[in-house]
Amino acid sequence: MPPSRADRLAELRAARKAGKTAFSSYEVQDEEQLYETVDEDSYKKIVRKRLDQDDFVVDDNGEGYADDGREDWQNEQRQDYDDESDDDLPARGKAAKRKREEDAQKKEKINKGISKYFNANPTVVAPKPKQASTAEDAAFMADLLGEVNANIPSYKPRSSMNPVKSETRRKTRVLSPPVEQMSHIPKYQARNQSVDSPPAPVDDDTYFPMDEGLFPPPEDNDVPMSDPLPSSPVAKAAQRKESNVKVEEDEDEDMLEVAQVTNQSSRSTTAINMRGNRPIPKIIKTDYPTPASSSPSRQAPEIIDTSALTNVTDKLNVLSSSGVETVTFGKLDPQHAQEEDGSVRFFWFDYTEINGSLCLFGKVKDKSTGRFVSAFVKVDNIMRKLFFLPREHRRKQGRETDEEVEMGDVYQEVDGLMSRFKVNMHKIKPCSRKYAFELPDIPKEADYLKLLYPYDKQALPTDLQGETFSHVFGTNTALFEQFVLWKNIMGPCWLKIDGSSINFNAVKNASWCKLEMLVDKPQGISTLGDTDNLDAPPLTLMSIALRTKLNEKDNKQEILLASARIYDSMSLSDTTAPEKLPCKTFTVMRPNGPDYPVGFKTDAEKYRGNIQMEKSEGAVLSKFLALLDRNDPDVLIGHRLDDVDYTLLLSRMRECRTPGWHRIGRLKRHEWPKNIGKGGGSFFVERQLAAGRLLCDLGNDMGKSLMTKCQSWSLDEMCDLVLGGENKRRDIDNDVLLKMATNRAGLMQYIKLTEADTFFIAAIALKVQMLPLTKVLTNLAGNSWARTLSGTRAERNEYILLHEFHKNKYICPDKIWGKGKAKSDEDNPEGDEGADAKKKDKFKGGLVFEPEKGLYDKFILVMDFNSLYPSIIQEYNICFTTVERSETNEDEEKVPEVPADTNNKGILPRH
DNA sequence: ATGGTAGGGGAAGGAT
DNA sequence: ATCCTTCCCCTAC
Repeated sequence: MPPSRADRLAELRAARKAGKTAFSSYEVQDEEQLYETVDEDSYKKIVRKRLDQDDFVVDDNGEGYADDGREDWQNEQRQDYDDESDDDLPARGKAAKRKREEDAQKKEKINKGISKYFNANPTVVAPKPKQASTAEDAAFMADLLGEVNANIPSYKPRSSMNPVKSETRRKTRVLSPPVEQMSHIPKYQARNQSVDSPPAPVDDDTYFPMDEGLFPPPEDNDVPMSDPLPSSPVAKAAQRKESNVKVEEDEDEDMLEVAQVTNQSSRSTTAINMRGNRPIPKIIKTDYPTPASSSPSRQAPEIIDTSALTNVTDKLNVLSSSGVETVTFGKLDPQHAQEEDGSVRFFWFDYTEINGSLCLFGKVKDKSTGRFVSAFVKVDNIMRKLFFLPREHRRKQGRETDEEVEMGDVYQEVDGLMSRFKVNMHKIKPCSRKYAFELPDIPKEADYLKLLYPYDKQALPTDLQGETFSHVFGTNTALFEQFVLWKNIMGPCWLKIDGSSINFNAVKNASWCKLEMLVDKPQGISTLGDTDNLDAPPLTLMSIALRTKLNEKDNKQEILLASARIYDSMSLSDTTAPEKLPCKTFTVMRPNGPDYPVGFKTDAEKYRGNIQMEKSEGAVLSKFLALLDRNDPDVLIGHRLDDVDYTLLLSRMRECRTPGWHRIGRLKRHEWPKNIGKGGGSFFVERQLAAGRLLCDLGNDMGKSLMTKCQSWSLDEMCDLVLGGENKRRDIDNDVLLKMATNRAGLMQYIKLTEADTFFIAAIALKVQMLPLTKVLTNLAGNSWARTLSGTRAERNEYILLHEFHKNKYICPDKIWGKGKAKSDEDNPEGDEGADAKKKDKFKGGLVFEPEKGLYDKFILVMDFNSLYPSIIQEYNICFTTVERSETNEDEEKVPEVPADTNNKGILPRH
């Protein structure tokens, strides 16, 4: 029998008395076969096996947590491990004393803090008597774990309740080695099974049988993607969208996995299945570059040989500009876009809002050529939707009267309100809605008066109250949000517009699109069902790279040269290797100085690329816009587009008063927005100007999240890690380059380097499948593609929930933004910590235990939980709709009970 | 304009 | 000079 803990502590004390430290007498015990030595392949198999058998939560086979280890913990008393803790701390000095006090405080805080989360009756809990000894910790820990166990609902077979969970599909995790065999390993067996706990599952049903045939055999390094996690919101959304949809949760890592790239540039990237089916990526061990190759050389030599850096473009499939002309000039004859019944099928992928009208940008099919061209739809008369909550009794001059309020009374008041706001056209009707959010005094379900009035009329104040109604919802709901909720539009998709609703003549030259339509009856717009089986149309992509020169006088960067590479009509599911794709390029430039180097003009004319030699920055910009307009790209791709190149383009065009600057987007504009170019704060305005063309930035948050292996996210690094092979890029100091570009050959190299960049940028975007991935994410969340591309996850979550609650006839909380948010923070200053602190810490987060110092020579158990919060939400049916929080609103300290009703699943746990 | 909280560590600057 | 608080930045989860 091994020595008990007490024995060992006694040993320790003795040793210390003898003036020895524990360390001096410490002997490392040889463990037999503590680690099994395996080679990499065997290890992969082992991991693969483990993952397949792991079924925590997401894979729980509908039976709850099969392996939560509870039996093991329950009866294990923790030893009084640290009754000499004072000895371990610095014994002398103020600092030590203070430290001890702090620790004690911390411990008390922890005890007090955590107990309420697990005690059945939180209000009754008195702070535990303060004891110096940390013995309490041990008891507490045991207690805590015991309570956790007590909170676990007793076992019920749930397979009938939740068909998704019980589906016996193989669940694997991505980025793990392929399964080559499934062997049967008995599950962890409970030592001390309690009566009401489920039997530890040991039979075959516990495991997910291999679904041979669903996935190809694991040769060829193919690793099947995991099925959608049943606990994930997107999984549910995917189900709703299409029965066979399988899409990963929108975690950044998962996106990486879907987009898993290979290091072999010649290899096709696996397609994103645009219908949401689980793609099967090729996963190939990445050869990490050696430090020498991955770090850009800082000191560029005086004379540089850049030829190796531009070789890559020589092999590309560049179409000469005089080749097949795919560009359509002028507008499209509406007839060519119409179906036989006069309706138009329109694939929307971007929008903007103008004066209460929704402007959709997208594509239609030109039936005369079979090609897809840009289209613009202005939708008028979209209605605001407001909900008035009737009072029980009429209020007059702030005082309640005895007069009971009928719906008709509310109608009268709202109708009067509309007259006062000079809103002629409006609709009012009663309806029933549910509410599950934080405002007090809103019934869970109630009859409301619904008011519809157009968006071109002003919004009512958010805090509006009346004699007959106590609250109004939906006063400031955004136009786009209202529209997509109403039409159940989930991201970019095909829309059908009834012929009777379209006017082809009312909007002319409002946009740069080939077809323009006005829809004044939005009722005529509907989503095309999946039965039509229409794939997204191909999109035209254009990658951009700029070269600049510092104007030292004004300390401003000015554009010397702009290169673009166009991939015309690219199918999103096309996974042809980027270097094989046909593309077109152009480079617009001006001389760095008074004139071009001698002989350069001849070189430029002979060059196979399209070089446009201009005289000034203004001319460069004009030409650039003209060529952009001619190619009419749907997507602009760049590296650090958001914060560098796009911003620079805009500011230079503004400074140079470039005519037609608004062709950078697809909406025609008369003047520059007022608030642009003034440092920060113009982010939104700048994005607005691109409306109609998506901005795809490899260097923004979304781009970075697809390239998690990168550390610097420089273009050099991305080329190395994503493209690899021949695709070497080396950032060279601009001054050095400019020096090089003073003669004809050097200048040609300068151009080639920039053209190489346009290839690298496009190739990376294609390799990581930034567009297909962001489109799928957008389709799952129901937001806008441009917003997904800008990399904000919160908004996607928001839209998933908006769509879900809307469908279930819940009134969603009104969005408070900007000043309103700051103001509402000021309105309830709880502590005197100031608005800043208030904003930062809105609620208590996770409890973190102090680490226990010491040398651990035995095994250490590490438990890591997948998607802990979602799992808890799912397991305990936690939702706005299920957790009773009315009392909690008043007392911030109070923690609500876990809902008892497990049959009535909330919205959140279902998704 | 951009998910959250907890917590460590360093810089800065005021208090002792 | 030293201590202490505050703020900021970064990371873990």
